[in-house]
Amino acid sequence: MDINNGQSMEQTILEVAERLFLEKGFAMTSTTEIAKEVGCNQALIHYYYRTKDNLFNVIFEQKFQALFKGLFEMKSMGDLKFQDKLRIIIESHYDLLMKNPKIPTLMLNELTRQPDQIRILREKLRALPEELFKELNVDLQDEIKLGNVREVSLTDLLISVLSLNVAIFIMMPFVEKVLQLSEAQKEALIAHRKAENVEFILRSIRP
Amino acid sequence: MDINNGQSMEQTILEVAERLFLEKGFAMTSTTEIAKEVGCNQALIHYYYRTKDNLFNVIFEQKFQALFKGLFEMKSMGDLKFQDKLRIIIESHYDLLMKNPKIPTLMLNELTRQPDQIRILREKLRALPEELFKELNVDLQDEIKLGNVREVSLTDLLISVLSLNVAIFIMMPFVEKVLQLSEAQKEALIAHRKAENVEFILRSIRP
Amino acid sequence: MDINNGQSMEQTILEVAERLFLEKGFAMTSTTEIAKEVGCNQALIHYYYRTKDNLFNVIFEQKFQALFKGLFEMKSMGDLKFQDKLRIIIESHYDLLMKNPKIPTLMLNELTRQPDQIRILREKLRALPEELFKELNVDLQDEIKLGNVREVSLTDLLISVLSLNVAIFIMMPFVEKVLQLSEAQKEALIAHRKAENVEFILRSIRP
Amino acid sequence: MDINNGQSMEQTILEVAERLFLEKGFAMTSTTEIAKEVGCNQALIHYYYRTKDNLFNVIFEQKFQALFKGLFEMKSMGDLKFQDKLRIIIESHYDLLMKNPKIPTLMLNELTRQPDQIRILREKLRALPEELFKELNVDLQDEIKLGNVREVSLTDLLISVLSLNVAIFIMMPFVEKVLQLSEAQKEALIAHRKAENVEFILRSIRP
DNA sequence: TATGAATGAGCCTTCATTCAT
DNA sequence: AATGAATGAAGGCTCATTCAT
Repeated sequence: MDINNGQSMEQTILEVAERLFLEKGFAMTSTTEIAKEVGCNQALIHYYYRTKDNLFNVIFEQKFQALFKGLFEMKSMGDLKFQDKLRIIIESHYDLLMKNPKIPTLMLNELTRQPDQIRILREKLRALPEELFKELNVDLQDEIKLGNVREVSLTDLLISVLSLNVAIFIMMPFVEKVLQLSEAQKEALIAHRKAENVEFILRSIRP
Repeated sequence: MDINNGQSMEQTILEVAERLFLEKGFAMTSTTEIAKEVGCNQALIHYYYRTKDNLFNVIFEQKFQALFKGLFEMKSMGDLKFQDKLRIIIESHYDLLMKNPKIPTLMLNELTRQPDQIRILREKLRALPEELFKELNVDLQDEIKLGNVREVSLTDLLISVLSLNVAIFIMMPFVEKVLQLSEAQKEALIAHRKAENVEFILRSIRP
Repeated sequence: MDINNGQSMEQTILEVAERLFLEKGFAMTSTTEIAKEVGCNQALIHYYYRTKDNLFNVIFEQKFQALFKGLFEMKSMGDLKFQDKLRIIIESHYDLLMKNPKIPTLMLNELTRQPDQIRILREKLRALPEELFKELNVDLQDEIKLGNVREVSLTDLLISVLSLNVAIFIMMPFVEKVLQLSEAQKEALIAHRKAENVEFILRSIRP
Repeated sequence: MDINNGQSMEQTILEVAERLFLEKGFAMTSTTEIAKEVGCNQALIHYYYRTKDNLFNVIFEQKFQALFKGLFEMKSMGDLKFQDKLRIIIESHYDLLMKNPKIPTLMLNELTRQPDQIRILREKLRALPEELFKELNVDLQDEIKLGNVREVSLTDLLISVLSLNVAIFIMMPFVEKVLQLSEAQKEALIAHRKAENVEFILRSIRP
């Protein structure tokens, strides 16, 4: 009975489903399988979450929140130099992904599956801290004028950051297998790329 | 007969299946649906391709070939400067992706689905032109020694190239919808990022 | 509800399946057909028995048990004469087959179908009461030495018993139709052959 | 091209089909499989034999002929003693089965499948040499009157012969595996049972 | 809260068969 | 004589879902 350490079935289902959805994708994960791993009846999943779709959405929502929370919460970083702010952003973003390495893949898979989710994504992105962007943009333009940074748009800069950071985690499952990396090697690579990405971006914006 | 523009059913199936697999993923695409769009009996799909899995693999293989063909064919670029060689590689790779924009997503989705495919991937990658890499590496080390390029490994450099190039195409379906881009805007963005990626990379390796 | 006389669906499926497998063989009986006769959804069959193969195996196992139970339970028959023991064995075996007349055919059909089942058969046969055989053999050798029984191996003797007894039931479905026997005639024939087989065997072992 | 040693496809199909039907039964053998082993197109089977059912019937008919030919051809054996005639019949029948060991199983399986075949069986049996039976019966009655043979009907006697002879071949595929006999051992057993059956029968009819 | 029973829909696959060539 | 293409039907099986308890 205490298999779940006193956790409610409702919660256990959520956790098991999350793991399975991440491991195998939505379509390849059956409620039967979830139930089996949870150790409950198949019907219970529907009792709590009504449909498989809804169960997924609940999880997706949660993960989504977790992913963007860090970004949403970024506040002004005051008097720091633009380059230092950028460094912090890159590293924060990367750290966020390190804590949730499978989310990018999950999002890719499931936005493909449920194009409607994109609407939600759009709304979420609107909630990103606009002020931060403005502040950053001002800083960027200043640095450009001062000749400390090359001519580049903030958008392009952030796309590059996103690309470099996210791509690592999306590709990792395959890189890991193709190169047959040990767990330690894999973690070393991930850690190394964090520094590398920062280095890369900062150097790339020099005039 | 002319439904397929004179094409053979065998080929039409391939094309319809490719489109549907890309749009909806493997698991969410049924052979029934493929048959309906092709305008043939569902059994015909199995007549030509035996199993749904095999049908996918045929497509995967084709796309895979297309994707890597360009890279495999890259030959020594003679006396060009390292930076120029690098530029050519980035642009060639990007052009390749422009011609096959959905392949990265396809590969991600389906390597997740069939982890065994990774073995094939590994073998394919072994066939990459090793000499080119050696040549590039020699050039890179030379430039580093000459102080024209910062200390960086070829591997890290190529990971960055791959990340920047591929990430655009992976994210584009969503960016497109989230930002509600017109087709023209989308193409402009893609074209712009090509130049931007080259710029980023080349600047990032300066000492 | 009373379609099944209050029986559970699970049990009804078993009975209908058994009848159909016997009448038409495994391959020619579809789960759809079973479901139709049971009066339930086809999926229910898989709900209870997972696969058609497994459903058959459950039935096979049951019948197998029924068939061999009698033989397994045969204990030493103490001080009876060898001939009397033999008579009891022949009759017991025959009675067993009379109660389960279709089992031999079932076993033949399906051992052909699933050669792996033979492994199970072998293990089951190992569980036959070895002591009884030893006792019978001792008795047989004694009788042979005494000149009351001709030189014959217990194995050959039992093969003959098995052949005579089983063959009747295997052939009966056809004999019945070829000779167009009434039910009464058929039963008379079966009863008659019981006596005949005993007679036949006992006479055949005289010196 | 000479794969079939110049045999016509028509004939080759027949032979392959026969083997497969015998090995795996009608339902478990597909025309696709036959075609593959023959090395021809699937349609060719239908070109020559119209339907799978018909193909089977052609083979069944042939085998049936082969099986009963020996019996049909048995002629009066003149002045031989009844016991000697009986011995000859038992041995001939057994020899016939040795040449076509799988036919009994085939017939059992397929009479179950196609109960209509039984009609044909009945007609065939009518063609059995009635005179021979009459002659045998006369001889038997004479021997009984003379006290050389116990009171027994010719029918019962022949059923016992049929049972003993046929049962061996029906059971052999399983006996072979259960006892894990080598090919040599198997043949030895078959040869041994021939003598044993004769012995059994002849002894069993003594008064 | 939790479950066993039951179902309808759909999926992949196989098969025997037909037909034009 | 022989074949490739194409099909309708059926089969086994899985799945998400519902419902009475």
